[in-house]
Amino acid sequence: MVGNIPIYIQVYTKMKRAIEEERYRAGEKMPSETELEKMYGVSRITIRKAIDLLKNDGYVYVKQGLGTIVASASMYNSNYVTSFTDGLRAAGYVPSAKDITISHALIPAAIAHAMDVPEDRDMICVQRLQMADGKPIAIMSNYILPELVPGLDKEETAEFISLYRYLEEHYNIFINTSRDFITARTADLSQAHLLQVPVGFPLIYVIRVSFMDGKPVLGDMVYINAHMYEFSFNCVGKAPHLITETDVDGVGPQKIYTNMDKR
Amino acid sequence: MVGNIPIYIQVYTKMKRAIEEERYRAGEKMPSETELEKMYGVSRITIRKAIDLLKNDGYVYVKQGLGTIVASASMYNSNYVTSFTDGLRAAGYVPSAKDITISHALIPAAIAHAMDVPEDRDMICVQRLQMADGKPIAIMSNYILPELVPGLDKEETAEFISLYRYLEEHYNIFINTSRDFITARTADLSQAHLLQVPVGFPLIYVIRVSFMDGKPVLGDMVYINAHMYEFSFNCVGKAPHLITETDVDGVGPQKIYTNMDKR
DNA sequence: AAGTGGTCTAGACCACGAA
DNA sequence: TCGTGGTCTAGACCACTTA
Repeated sequence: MVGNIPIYIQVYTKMKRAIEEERYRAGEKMPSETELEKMYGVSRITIRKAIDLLKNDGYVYVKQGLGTIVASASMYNSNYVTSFTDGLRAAGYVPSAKDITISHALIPAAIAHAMDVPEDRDMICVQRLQMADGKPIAIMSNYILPELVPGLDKEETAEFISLYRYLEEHYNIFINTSRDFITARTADLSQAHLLQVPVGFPLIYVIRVSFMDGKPVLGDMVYINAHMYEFSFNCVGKAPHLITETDVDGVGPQKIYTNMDKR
Repeated sequence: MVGNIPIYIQVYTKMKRAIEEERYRAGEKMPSETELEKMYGVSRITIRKAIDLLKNDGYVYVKQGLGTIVASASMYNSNYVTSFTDGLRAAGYVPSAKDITISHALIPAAIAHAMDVPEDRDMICVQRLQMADGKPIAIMSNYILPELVPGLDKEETAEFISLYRYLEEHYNIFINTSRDFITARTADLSQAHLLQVPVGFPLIYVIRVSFMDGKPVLGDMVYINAHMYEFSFNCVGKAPHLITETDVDGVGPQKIYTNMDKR
């Protein structure tokens, strides 16, 4: 093992690699946790953390009393934070940006609400036309709190393709949580023109709020050509909300928060 | 503590309750893990599992060297598996179903692909018009492997509102993982008629595959009135994909799977 | 320097599934 | 009954943040 990197990450990486190379095949059982302990020379809790990561990636599923079973490749997925640019790249597109503009603007109500910011708040607005393989795919508007990015409105605009990466490198802003609100719209005249589709064409409409350390720092409004793109999300496990008043002293019925919202 | 339920769930429930009742306020630090150990009389690893669950729910965020901080209420969310019906209910709608039909049908290509099933596979198809507060909100088609639900095609159809619950109670099928593919479409003539919207109206188009123990058992195709609904999803943390060939012996560059897909 | 969360160990007992 | 994963403990050292 290497000194620097946590052991469970190293074990996770090796096990993942083993699955990708089909040294363990889909549907087969992995070695038991006790065996894996011996194979890697680490304690069981470390093995379990590695398996947890594999579970999150959809590589394996686990059944008590039976074992850890390798999932089929079609189940590989994860819900980690990614930028749209990285998402495009991972989906097989070559991303680029066109017509980047930076300006001050009032925040749209939909974003203000999602970011928990007053509606008349002045924001830095970065707009661009996102290209994929040279074709327009999305109209993106990012709204940033001005105090976090001093001098950004005076920057050369041509140089950044990924806003996330730019914020990390120039302003030490590291997004570690995000929330997407996804629904559908149809293209109006200006959107249709920019995206080179007919008016009325279906678009995915996304409001995304990005957080650093629990505080909202970035709000995005994105219109995506629905024929070039789709989102995929995994849901794993049932919510542990089963405890009622009679089970645990002083704990009553729980509010349930889900991944669907009334509008 | 109660015997039956795992201690970390009990601790999690109590801490969650404390946050909801604002005994810990947004932005404030929670007691340190050592303090929580003493408060609840359990070991640190148990406290950490409880905090992990709170993190997944968006109730807290954690910074090494600083502490565990309570998030604002707007961040509460989770990506647990829920049925559409439960989702509607949690969003504040009163759900009901109309025009339920059960039939044998060939599986649509989009679902066959997502479920990893041959395209000419015979399936049980359950279709219904999903209502919310008495208004049509979605057209739902569920495709189930016939061998898993013997006799379903002969069932009384009026009785089930939530298919998930029906499968649990009658066929011992417990969905524990699902994956949604979300994009946008516009209403055609028949969809418009059913949903009582104009032709060309924006619809959220969802393909959902539901898994039990790693095996796909249910494929859904859903068209949702986009003006009545939106999906929300959380992404937490960066992917631990940073290990390259030079770091860990025998481990090369990693494929990256993300939550976005080329179409 | 002090306090926090992050990682890790060795060992224990329990709950579940299959033979 | 046996092997599996699920839960839990007590204790240790490290890495990071703040003062």
